[in-house]
Amino acid sequence: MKIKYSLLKEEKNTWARSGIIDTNYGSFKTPMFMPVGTLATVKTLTPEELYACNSGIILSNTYHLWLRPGEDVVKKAGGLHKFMNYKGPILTDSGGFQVFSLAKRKDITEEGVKFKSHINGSPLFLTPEKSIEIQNKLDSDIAMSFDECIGYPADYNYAKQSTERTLRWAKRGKVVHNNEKQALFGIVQGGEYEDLRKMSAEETVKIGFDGYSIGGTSVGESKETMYKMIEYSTPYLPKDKVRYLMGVGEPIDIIEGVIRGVDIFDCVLPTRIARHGNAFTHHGKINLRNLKFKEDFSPIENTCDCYTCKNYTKAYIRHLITSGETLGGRLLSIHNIRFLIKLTEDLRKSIENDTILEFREEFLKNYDKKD
RNA sequence: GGAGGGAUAGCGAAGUGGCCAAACGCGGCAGACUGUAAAUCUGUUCCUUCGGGUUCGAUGGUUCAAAUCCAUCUCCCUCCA
Repeated sequence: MKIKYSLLKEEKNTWARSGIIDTNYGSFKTPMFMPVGTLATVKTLTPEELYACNSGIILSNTYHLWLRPGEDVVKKAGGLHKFMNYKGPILTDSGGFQVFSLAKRKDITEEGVKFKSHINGSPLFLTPEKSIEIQNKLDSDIAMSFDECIGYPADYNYAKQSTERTLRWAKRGKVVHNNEKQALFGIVQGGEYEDLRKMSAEETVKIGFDGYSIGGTSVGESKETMYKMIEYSTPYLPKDKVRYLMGVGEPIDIIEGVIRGVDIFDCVLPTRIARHGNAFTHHGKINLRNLKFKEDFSPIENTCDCYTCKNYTKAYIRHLITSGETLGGRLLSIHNIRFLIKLTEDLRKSIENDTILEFREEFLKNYDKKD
């Protein structure tokens, strides 16, 4: 079967909602945060460590697995789940973001995108059909349409053209999609423009997908603009389908996203900043390299239930990070992922109690008050 | 005892008359990171009340000007006896 989304509760005062997603690899409740495992690994962590964080679903990447090890290797291994030994659901991004992030001189045409391999510079050509074909072979639970992620700020005419092309690409991808067990999501674009977002959402819904995502955010715009982009999109998405805000993962942005009707999020932030020595806390982000933690023998957060906080001190993690020991990044990744997943768990509770606005107020009050 | 070589900021190491408060690396301190070309990148690192002040083993000298030239001294290294 494909994934099935069930709406469980709509929060009384906002667009927030809670739900449950059933997949062939288990069920998880929404809102949910998805850790990113681009190269079929959530950097430095084992699947067991992810389960311990209560991970519902993780994300992997079409472009990167296409280049290495190649989708046929993954298929031979028995699909992505078997290949990486992750027994929960997996979503694969289409490669659209890589066109945006690493192709310097991208040549985007109606047919597809011509660009160069970041590994050896060899010429590559990615099309909507190719992206879906690769994802069919990877056998993830959710495949994403191949889109163009528009930068910010974007010229209106360019944004319009690009958004319309993304719609045509979405149709082409849907036509060739042929994995019965895999869901396919459409992506709303439209830049920062209200009418384009509306048009993109409505037209994407007309094509008909198993879920919808909002793309083209967190590309350099202000938070206010990002929240607007979400507000311009979610009202036009069907209530009985899951909504995914791509690439967003700052705690505050997750809260604002949920309030605007988003169900799932993904972001590299928890694992990347972990490897760079930072931890999320309820009082804001802290940098464990800072001198003030040298003799701080308390956990990152006393209230945190993660493996790291239950067993290690800030002083020890600081020692690991400043010494370049990989365990430091691992321990912080565990904490940060658990922090965001716990945040979505708390948001779920506040939706059930119709208290999400109070939750936000309380969270912001503590988060701004840096120690 | 003889012959060479060397002492530069926390460490290593450039610089051999003015463009030198002194390259660069490391270490230290801080910042950034939002569908991962990221265990990466950026800033900063003598003191300062931001006007300036005091530095290149020590002391004295030459010069308009010295980390750079001269003299003496102290310490370190290599080779020969």
